[in-house]
Amino acid sequence: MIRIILFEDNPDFIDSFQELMHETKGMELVAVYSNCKDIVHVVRHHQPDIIIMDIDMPGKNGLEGLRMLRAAGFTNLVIMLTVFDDNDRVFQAVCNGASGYLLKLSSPDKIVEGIWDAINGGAPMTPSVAKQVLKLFSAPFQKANDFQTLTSREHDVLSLLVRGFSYKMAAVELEISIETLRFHIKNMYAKLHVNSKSEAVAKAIHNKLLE
Amino acid sequence: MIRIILFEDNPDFIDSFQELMHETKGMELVAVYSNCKDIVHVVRHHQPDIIIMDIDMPGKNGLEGLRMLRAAGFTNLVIMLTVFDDNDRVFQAVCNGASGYLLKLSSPDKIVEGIWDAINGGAPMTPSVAKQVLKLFSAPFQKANDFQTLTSREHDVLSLLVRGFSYKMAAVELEISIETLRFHIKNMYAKLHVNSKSEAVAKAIHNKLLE
DNA sequence: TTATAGCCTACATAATTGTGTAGGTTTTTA
DNA sequence: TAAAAACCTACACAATTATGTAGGCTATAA
Repeated sequence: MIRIILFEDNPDFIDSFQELMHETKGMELVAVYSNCKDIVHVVRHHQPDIIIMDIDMPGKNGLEGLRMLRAAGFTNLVIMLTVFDDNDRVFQAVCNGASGYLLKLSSPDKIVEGIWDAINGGAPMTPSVAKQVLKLFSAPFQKANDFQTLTSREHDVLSLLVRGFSYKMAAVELEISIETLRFHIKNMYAKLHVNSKSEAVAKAIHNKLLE
Repeated sequence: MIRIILFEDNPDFIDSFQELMHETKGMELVAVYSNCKDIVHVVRHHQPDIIIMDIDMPGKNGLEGLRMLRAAGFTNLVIMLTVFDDNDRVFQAVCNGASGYLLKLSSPDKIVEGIWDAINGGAPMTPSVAKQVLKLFSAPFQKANDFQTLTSREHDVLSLLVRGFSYKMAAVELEISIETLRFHIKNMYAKLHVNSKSEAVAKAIHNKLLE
């Protein structure tokens, strides 16, 4: 039995969602709140399996509620609801730890399907949001031309700088002299068109993300 | 008419995919290649709307082909195919600019649906990959506690450092003395638990992503 | 009123980074 | 064989960053 909390201020949607939950086997709507100002206490109390959260609510909007919940360390599944396929807002929700999102105007089937999707380890999204997430996610890798010109050693050096190594530490790590390290660094900066370690590090991270 | 190129070495899949394309209105399979070593020339020649690419192929695997294509500046839609729901591999494909991916064992309906999905601006993925993408994507935002302790001014300073400003430049920009700037920097480094500009910059980028 | 927090500024000095110059070795390619 | 690429090392010195210490002002909360 999937325990669900709904945060939503629109009475029509609340009604229809309650009906839907009545008709859906395996799901139980344990509580409905019209705002999320006490979300942390609510979730601690009800221990839901999944939270359905309207993005637009008076007072604290769904995004803020989501942030509060995550900041408090709760990892419950949270599906965001919105009327519009507003990529920016939804995207921000995703960035703040949403488990997925659904359009309010989706058919009841789609809504139930989205919930099961999330429960089963998925991340329900509309195609356009999925694409935006992927596009942003992969974009840094597509500016990697400067990095492709780095020699193996230059790449080694940069990797250590990104990890916070000082020159001295990096030279010890690579078993080369600090003079050699500076030699590589100078060449690398020229290739990357930067003038300082922090610029090189910034550029590297933007382009590698997972370093 | 959607023009499709297939890169795939498995004869069975090629056959079934060709049949599927025969039966599907609006889609035309213009070419099939069993490896992607000449992908750049192939795509330049055929100008496909979408490429279906097997991840595992002898010689250059699909990932490498995808990288070559993106490195050459082509932005065609690319859906990756795999037998297994191998998150790491698919995830890497997504990071390198794939438009989505499909399981080879998907039903013909799902495959066609995935292609339409991508053509219509979506990013077909299985639920588990979607969740991994979202999880990794949102993770940095969940380690933002150190940044929440920064004062407004410290935040200003950090933003400029991230953008490559030197101390002198940042002081001019904020209209403060370099002494003041160093004061803020010292406090900020203590809060962020870093010891150098590049470490602060690295930490900031990992935690803000979109700066 | 006092304490706290945040911002501003300066000085002194040490440490680190950045740049130019020079020389050498090994491997690969034309 | 000569040239190019990559890696190694050193010196000299300039520029920037990092750290400790000190003093002051304003706004806010207790």
